[in-house]
Amino acid sequence: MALITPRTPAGVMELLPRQQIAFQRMLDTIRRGFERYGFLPIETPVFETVDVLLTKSGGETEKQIYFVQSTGARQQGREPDMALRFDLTVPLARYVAEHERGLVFPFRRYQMQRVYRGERAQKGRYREFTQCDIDVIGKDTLPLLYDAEMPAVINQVFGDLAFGDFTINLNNRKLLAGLLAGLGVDGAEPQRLALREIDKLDKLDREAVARNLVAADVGLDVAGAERLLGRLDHQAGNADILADLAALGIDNAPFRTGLDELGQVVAGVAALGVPEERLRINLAIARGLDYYTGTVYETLLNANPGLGSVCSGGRYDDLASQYTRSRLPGVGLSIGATRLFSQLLDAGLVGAEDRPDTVLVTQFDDTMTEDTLRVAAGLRAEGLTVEVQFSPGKIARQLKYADRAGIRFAVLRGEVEVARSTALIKRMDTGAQEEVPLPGLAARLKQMMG
RNA sequence: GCGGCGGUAGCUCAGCGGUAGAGCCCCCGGUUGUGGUCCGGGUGGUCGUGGGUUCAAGUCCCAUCCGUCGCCCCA
Repeated sequence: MALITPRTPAGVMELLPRQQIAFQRMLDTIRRGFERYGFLPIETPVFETVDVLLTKSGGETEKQIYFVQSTGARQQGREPDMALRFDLTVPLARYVAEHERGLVFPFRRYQMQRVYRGERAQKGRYREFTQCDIDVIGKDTLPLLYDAEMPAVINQVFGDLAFGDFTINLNNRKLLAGLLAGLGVDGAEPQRLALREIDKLDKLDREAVARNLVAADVGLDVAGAERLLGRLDHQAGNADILADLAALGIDNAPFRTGLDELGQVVAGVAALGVPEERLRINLAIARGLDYYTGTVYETLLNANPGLGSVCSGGRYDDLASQYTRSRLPGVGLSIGATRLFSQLLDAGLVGAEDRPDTVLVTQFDDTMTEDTLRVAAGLRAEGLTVEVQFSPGKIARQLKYADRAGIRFAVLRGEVEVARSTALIKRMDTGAQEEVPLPGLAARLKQMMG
């Protein structure tokens, strides 16, 4: 019989069990962080109706959407009326609009689910991936202090994740628009083009970016481009940046409002106890954060800036204007868990996890079956996680199983131990063994597990 | 959607006209109740697919599919 080559479609992350444990541990940590700030869980379906899903997207996004269709509809040649979600924000908007009367505002929700993008898979670019989102949605208004709370959550979560030190980059789109306008880049489209070039500051040197800016025809000459980049690529402390901006003499409404907002957010973040060095005003970030209207965030791991932003977010004026006439401003952020994890895996910062709280009860031979089961049941009754390998006569094989399965404790009990009413505990990491009385077995194991 | 590079064992790859290889992984063994090291043995490939050139094709040519990286866009 011809075999079909077993392989996953491109652009998905599939893990071995011990890596999956590490991934789940990461998700658990994120979830705990979200919950500590009072965010409530919701889940939405993997697919939405096409009319809901396509409201926000232009033709560009539509190409990246997977459509879902029943066999019957397909056979009848009908157009698909459902599609897989490509982010969690559009489903959130639909959810809030649909359940508006049942929700308490400001509505604080977290959502950790998979999303789908029909684009060409690349390293770190998945077609199926898990996003971990939090958002706060206000009714009519949402105070600016919520914008300051987001970095505090990032600080909590990435502190708990312990992937090394990190920096939360902060900017404000109003301020940026006002600044660009004040320095000669006026209008939405020129600004969008300019931002695309500015975003490459981390890849290209400043002169190259300046050349590209001039070439992009956004209204800048060489001197103007360099002056602009000098402003954006500001390396000073937050207070100095704010002071410098205020002293620029630019006087348009977006600039004034944005600067004021940015100052308030910086002060709020500090008051929430986020260490000063973790928050950095970075006027050059904004790309990919197009639908945000005020505060924007991007988080980088200091030791691995090449990973790019591991957590992005921002403020938007009106979440669900396509679905309801209520005005629902919000602020949120998103952790791309799949990309983050796969990159940490590549960087060797995470890997196969042991199962330090699992015990393997070995079976010496087939005369010991009942005894083995009793010991295992006794340990489970004490709250321990217990596995049994039914392979009589092959202790070596059972220990090898434990070793490879990441199990750190084995219990051995043969004739000698039965006669003495004891059992052996073997630590798989050191190989050390100790004999303990059977009644104290569970207690001793718990003690060894710490 | 556009461009670069590449498809040989589960994985990483060598072989570049003359009978398919290595390392790792996996399985078994190295007698009595002990894993990770070591030693020995073993499983596993129509060399992506289809044509063509040749006495002879993983090896050269063409097409095609798939993968991968970059562009676009984005987590």
